[in-house]
Amino acid sequence: MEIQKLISHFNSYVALNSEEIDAVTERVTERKVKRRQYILQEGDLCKHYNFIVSGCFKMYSVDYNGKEHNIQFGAENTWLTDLASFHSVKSTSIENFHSGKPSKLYIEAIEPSVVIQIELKDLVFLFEYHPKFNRIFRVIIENNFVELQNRLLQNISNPAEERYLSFLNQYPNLSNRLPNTQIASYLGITPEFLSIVRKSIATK
Amino acid sequence: MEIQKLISHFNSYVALNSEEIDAVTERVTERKVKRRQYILQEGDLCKHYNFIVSGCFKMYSVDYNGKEHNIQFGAENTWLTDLASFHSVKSTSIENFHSGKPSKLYIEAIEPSVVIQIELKDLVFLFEYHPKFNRIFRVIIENNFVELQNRLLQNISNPAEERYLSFLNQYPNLSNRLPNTQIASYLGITPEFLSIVRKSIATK
DNA sequence: CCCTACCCTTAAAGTAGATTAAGGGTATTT
DNA sequence: AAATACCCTTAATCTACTTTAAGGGTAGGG
Repeated sequence: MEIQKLISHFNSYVALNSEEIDAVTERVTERKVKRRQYILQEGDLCKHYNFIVSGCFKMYSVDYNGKEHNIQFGAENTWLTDLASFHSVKSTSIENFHSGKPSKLYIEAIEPSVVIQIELKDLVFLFEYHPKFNRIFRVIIENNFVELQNRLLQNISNPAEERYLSFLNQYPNLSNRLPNTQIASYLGITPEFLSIVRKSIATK
Repeated sequence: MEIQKLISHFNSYVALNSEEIDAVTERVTERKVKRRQYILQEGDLCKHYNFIVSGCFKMYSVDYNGKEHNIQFGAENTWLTDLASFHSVKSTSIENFHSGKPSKLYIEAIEPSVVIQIELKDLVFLFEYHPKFNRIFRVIIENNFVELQNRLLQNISNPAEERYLSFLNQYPNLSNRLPNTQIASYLGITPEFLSIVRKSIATK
C-alpha cells in the first residue's frame, strides 16, 4: 500500500487529522501502470486526478502531422490530469461537475509506475466535508500555475539553449531518466537540434 | 460604484446570497488607474488579486536586455495577479500566507482603467467563512490554467503565423485595442516579424 | 498647436532552428 | 540470438525569425 506516500504529501502542506486521513483513504484507488500504458487518451473524458507515487509519465498532444508535443512530465509526488477535461465548470449540480469536454491529450507511462487516482465526485466530497483540502489543492494548483507561467515566459523570451539549461537545472533527476527525444519535445525543438545544442554546451 | 460588476461576475459562476455579497463588498476596494500607471512593479510584494472592471492591463517581465515580454493581458471581467508572489504557500498561520517572494513582474495599465482589489487576508477570510468562494476561485484559476496550458502548447508546436491567427480568433476585441508591438511581445516575436506575418496573411 | 514619443512597415543581412537523409549504438521483444 | 524498434549524432540544405537601419504616420502631452 502506497497510500502513506500520498498522506505524507498532504502533510507537507498542512497536517491532516485522522478523520481526514480516513476520508481520503476511502476515496482513492491505487493502480499499477506498465511502461507505454495510457491513463488518458485523446477523446476520453478525463475522470481522475492522478498522484504519481513512483515512475514517470508524459502528458502530450498529437498534432495534425502526428507529432507529439510534451506539455508536462510527472514523476514521484506530482499530480497529473487534463484540467480542461477534468475540471468543474460553472454549475451547481453534482451530476454536472465535469467540463464534459473530451480530452485532447494523452497521459502515458514512460517507466513502470504506480499512481493513486481520485475521481472528481470524491474530490468534491472532500472539499465540501473536509475544507482543509480546499486549501491544499488550491496551493497545489497555484504552484503548478506558477511553474507553467515561468515555462511560457522562457518560451517567449529565451532561445533553445537557455531553455535546455534551465530544464536541466530545474529537473536534474528527470533529465537523467528521460531520452533526449522526449526532452526536445518538451522544449519545443527537434531532437536533431537538441543534439547540436548539447554539443555547443559541451564545448564551452 | 462598480462593485455590481464584480457581483455579476461571481453570479455567473454560482449565485451569491446577500450575506456573501455583503462580505465581499466590505473587503474589496475600488481604484482608478491611469494609462501607463503600474499596479505592480518588479521587486514589490504582490498584495492584491485584481479584478478588472474596465480598461486594459498588461503583465510582463523585463529581461536582462531591458526587453519586455508580455505574459498576459487583462481586460474587462478578468483577474490579474502575480501568483508567484501573491499566493498562499505551505503554512498554517494567517500572518505567513504570502509566498514572501518579491515579484519579478510588472502590471501596467495600457488604457485608463478601473480595478477592484482584494487582499490575500480578505480572500482567505472569504474562503474560510463563505466556502462558496473556494469553488468560485478554484474554477477561475482552473480556467486560467487551461488557457495558459493551451498557449504553451501553441508555443511549442506552432509557428508565429498560426499563433497570431489563433490570438486574433480567441481575443478579437483585444486585438483591436492593442498596438501590434504589444501583441508581438505576447506571441514571442519581434514587431518587425509580426509585420511580415500580417502581410503574408493579407495576401492570401 | 507643436513636439516628442511611439508605432508600423520595408528591406538587407545574419542567426536559430527545421528537414531530410544516413550511420551506428543500444535496449526490448520475439 | 536474432530481429526490431528506438535512440543519438552528424551534415547539408532550407525556412523561420532576428537584427539593424531607415522612413513616414499618428496620437498624447505640454
